[in-house]
Amino acid sequence: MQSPIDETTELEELEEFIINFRMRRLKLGFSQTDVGSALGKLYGKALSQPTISRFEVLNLSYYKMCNLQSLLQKAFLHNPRPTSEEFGHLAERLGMEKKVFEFGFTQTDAGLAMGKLYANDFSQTTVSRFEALNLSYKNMCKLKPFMQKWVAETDISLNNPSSLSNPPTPPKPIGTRRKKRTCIEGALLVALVTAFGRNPKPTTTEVAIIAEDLGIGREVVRVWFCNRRQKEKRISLPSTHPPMHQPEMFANRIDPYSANH
DNA sequence: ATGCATGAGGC
DNA sequence: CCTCATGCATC
Repeated sequence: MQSPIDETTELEELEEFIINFRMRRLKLGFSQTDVGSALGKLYGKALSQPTISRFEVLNLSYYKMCNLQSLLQKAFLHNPRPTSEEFGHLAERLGMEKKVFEFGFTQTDAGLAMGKLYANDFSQTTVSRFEALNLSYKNMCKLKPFMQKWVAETDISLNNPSSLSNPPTPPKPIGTRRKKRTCIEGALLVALVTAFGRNPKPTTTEVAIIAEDLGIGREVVRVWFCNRRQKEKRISLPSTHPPMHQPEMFANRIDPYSANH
């Protein structure tokens, strides 16, 4: 029902774009939340995100990293999110002071940029899933234009700081309270997974039976199956590993550990 | 980064 | 009720 060939080609394109997207985000020192916010006003959604901590690590040195060529790029691809300690090692190897990295793009700089962010839009969740290709193909194709727009805008603002538009205050449409998240683990989870294996699309009646057997709400079971089915449709990436493509320019890794064997 | 939840749209 | 896009909350 799908067009494997076209889709494969397009997917490669998409992956390439996403890698560049991610690099840019990191280079600018923006967190996923920042991007989500900056993308905003298109939908005018509200969001809040506890990802600020990540922000520090990210912005503290990529700016400099990007100014240092291949060696750093290799390092970047090998490990896009080094810890402060790893930065120390890297700086050492390059004969540089760690603080040179740290202050290439300061929190102040980044904070300044952040202060000019537009209204909110996509959440950190969405940006994260987008970068990890952890969404349906269709969904990512839809999101791509927005991400692209962000890339274009940050491109301009890099050379012209004052061009960043200002910010209509983001509305906070608090409304109905959300149900407390149910925790499904252990035997319960096993039981559901097993049931799912037997039949991924249980009828209302079957759901009721499962719910009763497990002693949990029917709605919880129903939603669990829905989410599970949806999960199966995501593309997802073996993200614990390096990027999928290995342009020859980045073919040589600098990982000291892997060189030994 | 990801699990459970919500809501829109479709049948 | 389902699928889908999304995100709050939490790991």
